[in-house]
Amino acid sequence: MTVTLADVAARARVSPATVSRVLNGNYPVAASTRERVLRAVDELDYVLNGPASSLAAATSDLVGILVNDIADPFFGIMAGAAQTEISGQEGSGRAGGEKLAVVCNTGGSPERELTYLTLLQRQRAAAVVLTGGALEDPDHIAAMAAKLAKLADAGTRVVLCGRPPLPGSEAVVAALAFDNRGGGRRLTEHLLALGHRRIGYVAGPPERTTTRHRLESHRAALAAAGIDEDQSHVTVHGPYARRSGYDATLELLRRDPDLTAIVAANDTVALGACAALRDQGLRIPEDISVAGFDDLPFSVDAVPALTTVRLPLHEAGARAGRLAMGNEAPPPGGIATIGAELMARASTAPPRKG
Amino acid sequence: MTVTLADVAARARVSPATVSRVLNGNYPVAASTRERVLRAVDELDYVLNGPASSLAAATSDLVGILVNDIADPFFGIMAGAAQTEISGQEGSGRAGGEKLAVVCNTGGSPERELTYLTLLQRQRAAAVVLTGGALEDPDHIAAMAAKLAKLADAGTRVVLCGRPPLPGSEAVVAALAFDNRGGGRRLTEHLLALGHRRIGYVAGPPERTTTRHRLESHRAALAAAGIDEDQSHVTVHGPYARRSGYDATLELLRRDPDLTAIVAANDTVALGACAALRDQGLRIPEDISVAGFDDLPFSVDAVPALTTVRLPLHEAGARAGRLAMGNEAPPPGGIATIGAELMARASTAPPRKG
DNA sequence: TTGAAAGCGCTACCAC
DNA sequence: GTGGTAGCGCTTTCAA
Repeated sequence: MTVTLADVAARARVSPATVSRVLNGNYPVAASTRERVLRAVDELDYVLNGPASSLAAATSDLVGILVNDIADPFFGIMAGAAQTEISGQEGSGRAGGEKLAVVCNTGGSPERELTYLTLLQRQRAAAVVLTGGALEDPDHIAAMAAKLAKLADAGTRVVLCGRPPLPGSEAVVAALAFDNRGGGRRLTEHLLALGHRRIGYVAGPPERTTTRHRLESHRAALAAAGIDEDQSHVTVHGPYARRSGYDATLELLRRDPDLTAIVAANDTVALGACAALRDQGLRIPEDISVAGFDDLPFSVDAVPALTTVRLPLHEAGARAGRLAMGNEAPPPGGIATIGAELMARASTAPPRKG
Repeated sequence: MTVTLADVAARARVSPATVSRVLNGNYPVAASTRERVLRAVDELDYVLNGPASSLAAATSDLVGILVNDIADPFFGIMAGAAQTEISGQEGSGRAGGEKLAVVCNTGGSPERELTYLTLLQRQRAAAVVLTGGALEDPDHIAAMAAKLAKLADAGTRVVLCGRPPLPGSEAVVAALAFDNRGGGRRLTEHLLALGHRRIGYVAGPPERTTTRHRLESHRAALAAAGIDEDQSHVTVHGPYARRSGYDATLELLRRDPDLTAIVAANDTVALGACAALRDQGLRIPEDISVAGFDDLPFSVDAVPALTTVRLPLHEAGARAGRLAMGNEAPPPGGIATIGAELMARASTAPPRKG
């Protein structure tokens, strides 16, 4: 019933081998022959059998992009940029040698992360891009390193995007890591320069690299400024979700009503924080300042006074896509740190209290 | 080098056929045999060869979810819900008979939409979910109908989510369409009830079903209220993007500085509109009201006074996922309309002028 | 309940 | 520049 390559060969009066060569375009074929084959393909409305092709060639055109939360534009922007870079290869009209770039949503679950990798391994994926912060659980790190090594072994290119290099895995083509520490430090230094001293911190989920790096650099900046109090009192952890930012902010206010600024783990959380402050009758930035991370497109629409650290998500995603395709040379040592730029919009007004 | 099913069979001292049966679990196998096979699988760290499996079985476990813009949470929420529903099938630890749910970003391009469908057709995808508004270009509709028919022919289940039924394609398992017309009508009626008479409209891109349905129902509501003026003067089209909302709003204000309300094609656009108004020194809702569509989680954080139509994105996505898996009976006629609820937060203050 | 063996549709190697 | 053909690793009858 379904048209096969042999059918095309018969109609074009050539051998199956020749049809294959025409379709893959990586072999010298006489122009007239090519013409005839292509016509037969069109006439028969032939569609290549992917599994058969992958089986014979021992590779597939599937490229998987893993994200922690597909509903968060943070990932959407990176994934979209990567996907464009990967799919945009040959706009040859009729689907030719394109890669099939797809995104897989782990929901932040380590199990699903591994499951997706196994599924991609099954498909003999051409490449895998892992985006966003990683879990720091030792068991999971070991499992990931093993899995990635196996993937690389099977010829799959592995790229990390917005994620620090995985200890114990040299399997990775490249790791593009955001400068979360530098950004976090500059953000806090900025608030300190404005005179803030009592700063609440809404942290991300524990055991995530992004969470830890951002929080540690915040505290380091405080310490460097001579603020040596225990900060655990004004730190609340929670998922990277609006709701979490809302709840955490109420909790922080309960613990210390004299906070003059709140730093949020990311923009989504920051918006939740802003909503909570508004519901408490506090104005931003007159009564209290808020700072975030990521600088998503809508974040400043939401709160013009929001100071954030801008991560070049689009650029990072695009670069990851190119690395996954082998279209760009990996950075020295396979590791690159990507800048995090301070967008200083916070109040220059003095904080409420000393 | 790589472990094959035959290796597992040898180690377990059974035939390849038996290993296959154990792995697919859809055949009676003696418990002790199964045990032995499973042990061999673990010991050898065997991973099924997807392409080989798909070739032999003539089906794959790939499920594609197409979205127009992966950076827009509108799609992220739907896609995430669908993906969860599809992947969550068997949490059997070791990747067993799971489906591989992946999302493909068309970027709103009709060519890429078709390309992705071809790619999925190649892979003999088990199901395809198309989300969001469709393009109304006749050629593209015809091409899509033909493509979907072929997919369905090859055994791929096709589900539309948040997209009206495709004329000329009975190939589709089910179409879940949002009540964009009803929502649009109620939204405008609400503004009219508040006393608004001069209402600007920031429409989506032309030739999209969502754009047309929302705009038509808006105008119908105006007409029903006796407002018969030509609305084209206060309508500006543009992409579903923040920037577009910003620019369009400035243009609308230029055309009619006395507007008392602006309706935006969706929340993303609405936020751009709000930013433009703010930059013009207008307060919302005191000086001018803004309304939108979708009711994304952050939209109200951004602008508490924003009236929107809430579309049950999560619910729709989950249902689409179930339909794609064959885990839910299709609605009568294969078509279901999903409610669009008015979230009436708009100003009850009288509009600026008559 | 298990085994033997015939393909699934394509690629790639080796001739010509 | 083109054809012949041996597998790729698995599923699935058909027998036993």
